[in-house]
Amino acid sequence: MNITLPDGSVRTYPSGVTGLQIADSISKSLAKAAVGVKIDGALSDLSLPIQKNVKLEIIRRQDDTALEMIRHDAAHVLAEAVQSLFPGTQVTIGPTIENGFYYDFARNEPFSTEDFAAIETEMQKIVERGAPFTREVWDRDEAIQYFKDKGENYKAELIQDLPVSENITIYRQGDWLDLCRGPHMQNVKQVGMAFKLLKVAGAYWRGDSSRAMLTRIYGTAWRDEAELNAYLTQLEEAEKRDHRKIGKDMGLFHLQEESQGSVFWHPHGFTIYNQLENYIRRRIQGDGYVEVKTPQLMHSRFWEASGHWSKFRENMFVVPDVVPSTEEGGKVFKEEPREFMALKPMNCPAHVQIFKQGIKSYRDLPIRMAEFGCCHRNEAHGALHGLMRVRQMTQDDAHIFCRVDQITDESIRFCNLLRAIYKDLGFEDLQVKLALRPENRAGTDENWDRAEQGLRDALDAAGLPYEDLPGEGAFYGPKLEFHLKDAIGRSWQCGTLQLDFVMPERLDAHYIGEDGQKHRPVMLHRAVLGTLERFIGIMLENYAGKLPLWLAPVQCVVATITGKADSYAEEVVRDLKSHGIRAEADLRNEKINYKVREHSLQKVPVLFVVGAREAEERTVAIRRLGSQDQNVESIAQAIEALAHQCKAPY
RNA sequence: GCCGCUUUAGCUCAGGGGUAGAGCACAUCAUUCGUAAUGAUGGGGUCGUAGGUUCAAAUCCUACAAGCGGCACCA
Repeated sequence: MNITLPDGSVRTYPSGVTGLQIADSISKSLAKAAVGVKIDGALSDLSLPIQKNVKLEIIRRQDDTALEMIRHDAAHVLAEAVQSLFPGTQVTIGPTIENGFYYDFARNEPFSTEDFAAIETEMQKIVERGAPFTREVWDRDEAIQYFKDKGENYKAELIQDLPVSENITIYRQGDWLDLCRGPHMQNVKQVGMAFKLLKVAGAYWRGDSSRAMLTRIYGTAWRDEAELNAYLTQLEEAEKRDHRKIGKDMGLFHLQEESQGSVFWHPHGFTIYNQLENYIRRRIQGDGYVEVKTPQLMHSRFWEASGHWSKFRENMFVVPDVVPSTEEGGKVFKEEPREFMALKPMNCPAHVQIFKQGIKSYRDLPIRMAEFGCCHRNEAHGALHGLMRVRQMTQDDAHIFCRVDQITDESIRFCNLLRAIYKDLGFEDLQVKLALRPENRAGTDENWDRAEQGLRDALDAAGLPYEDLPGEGAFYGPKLEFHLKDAIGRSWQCGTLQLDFVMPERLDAHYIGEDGQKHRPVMLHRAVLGTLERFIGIMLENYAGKLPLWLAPVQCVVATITGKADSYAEEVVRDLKSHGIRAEADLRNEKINYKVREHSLQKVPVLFVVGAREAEERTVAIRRLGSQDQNVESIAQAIEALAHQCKAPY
C-alpha cells in the first residue's frame, strides 16, 4: 500500500497502518508532536487504520490546522470539567468557532462568569492528567439507551436524529466520554494550557426559539501563551473601536431610553451623516437616478395591498387613526380605534404609487427612483445594538422599474456603482452572496430561471466572485447580498439587490409596451450602504474614529499657543471656512500640549498651531493626526492644499 | 422576545444597613506657556424606577425598565 507524503515522496506500508505508525516510522519526534492526519485532504484521527493508497499529511501541534483540533478538544475538556464540578448538568453540543469554541449545557441553575475560575482550574487538572482520546463505534440503540439512562436527554435526541447511515462514534478521555464525530488529538495533554473562558450566554437548543434555553460557555484556545495573549489584546483593541464608545467620546450621537433604537444625531455626527448622504446623492445623480420623498405614515389599506399588513405587521409601528383625548387621567383614546395608520417599514410600495401616476411607456424605462427613506421597524428589544441595529433607519434606497430584458444590464450597472462607492469609502474586501429561490415562492419557474441567471450574468460581468445561498431568496425573487466585515470581525450585510416580480403585480403597476399592450415592469430593490446609521457605525469601527478628511466632522482646528495669536487664529479659521473647510479655533487658556492631546483624542485630522511667530510671519505649523511631525507653511499654501485634500472622492 | 450580567456625579469607576467617594470634565482665579494632561479653589448625586423588610435602605428582598454579552430575528 502506497502512502504519498506532502513532499511528494511515496512510502509503502502494510494495509491497516495508522497515521501514528506512519509518523513514528518517519521520526519519534514527529510521532510525539502529531495531533492528527489529513487523509486525502480530510482531517482524521491518528489512530484510524488506513486501507488504501492515499495522500497523507501528518498534522503537528504547531501547524495551523491543529488549532481547530485544540479548540475542539478544549470544548470536550470544558464539558468534562463542568460535569465534574456541577453534577446533573447535561451536555449538548460543543463546536469550534472562529478563534475559539463553545459548549452548550442544560442546567437548572445557570452558570455565571464567577464560576469560570473554578472551571478553568478543573480544566487544567484534566489537561495535566492527559488521558488519551479513544474512539469507539457504538450500536445506535445502545447509545441512545446509555445516554437516556445517564439523564442525557439532549445527547439521546441528537443520536436519534443522526442519519441511519452514520456511525455512532464515541470519544473517551479517561473516565469521561461524549458522542462526537471527531476527530480528536492523541491525548488531552495536547490541548495545552493556552485557553481561557470568555463569556456565558443563553442559546436555544438547536437554534430554535420555541425550544429550551441552554447556557452556553464561550472559550478560546491557542497553541501557546503568546498566541492567547495576542488574541486577548486583539479583543481589547476591538473593544476600543466600538462605534458606541467612539460615538460617545467624539460626541457624535446618543441614544436614550425614551426612544430606544432611534438616534439623536449631534452636530458633529450629523455632519458625517450629511456628508455621506450628499456623497451618495451625487453618486446616484451621476448614475441616472431620480430622487423622491414619500409619506411616513400611511393607512393600513395601503399596507394590505402591498402585502406588508399580513407578512410584516409584527415589525411595524401601528397608530390608531383616532383623535387622542387630553382628558386628565382618562384614556388616551376614548373610542375603540377602527382604523389604523402605520409608519412605513419600507419605501417600495410608495415608490410604486409614484410610478403609477400617469401612463408609462416602455421608452420611459428604466426608471431609477431613489429615496433617502426614513423607515421604522419594530425590532425586538434584544436585537437593538448601537447604530448597527436601530428602529428608525434611513436607507439609501432605490427601486429600478425596468423591463425583463433590462434586468441584467441594470444589475451590472448597480454592481459597478456599488463597488465604486465601497472603494471610495475604504472597503475593498466584500463578499457577495446570491440568495436563490425558496421553496415557498411566487412567480413562474421561467421567471425565476431568468432572474437568477440575470443576477449571475451581472456578477460575472462585474467580475465579482460570489457564493450561492440556496433557498434563501425572498418569496418574490432572488437577491444579492453584499457583506462587509467590520474591525471587530463581524460581518454585516449592507448592500442588497433584489429582483421583484410580485410587488408590481400586487399594486398593479404597468407600462405600455412597443406592442401597445400593458406590461408589468420588474422592480429591482437596491441599496448600497443599506442604512446610513449602520454604515456610519461600520465606518467608525473600520477607521477607529479616524475618518477620511472629507468625512471628518471637524477637519481642522487652529490652536493657539498664546493669547497674542488669538486674532490671527480667528482670521485663519475664517479663511479655512471660506474655502469650505470645516474648521474651529481653540483659543482656550491651555498649554499647547493639552490642546494637541485633546484634538488628537477627538480624531481631528489636521491641527494648525499658531503662536506669535506664525502670526508675525503669516504661517501655520501643521500637525497631522497620527504623526508627530510638523511643518510650517504660509496660510495661503496650507489652505489651498488642505482644501484640495478635503474634497470628497466624487 | 429568550438566558445571563449590569445600573452610584456630565464621563470612567470605587464603596456599601447609620444617611456618598476618586480621577477626568465643568466654573472661578493665577499662569501666556512651542506640539499628547499647568496649578489652586469651588459647584455638582433623593446611588435606574416602584414597592417591601427594618428604628434606619443607596446598601437586603421583589417587580419593572434600560444598557451590555449572546441566542432567535434581521439592514
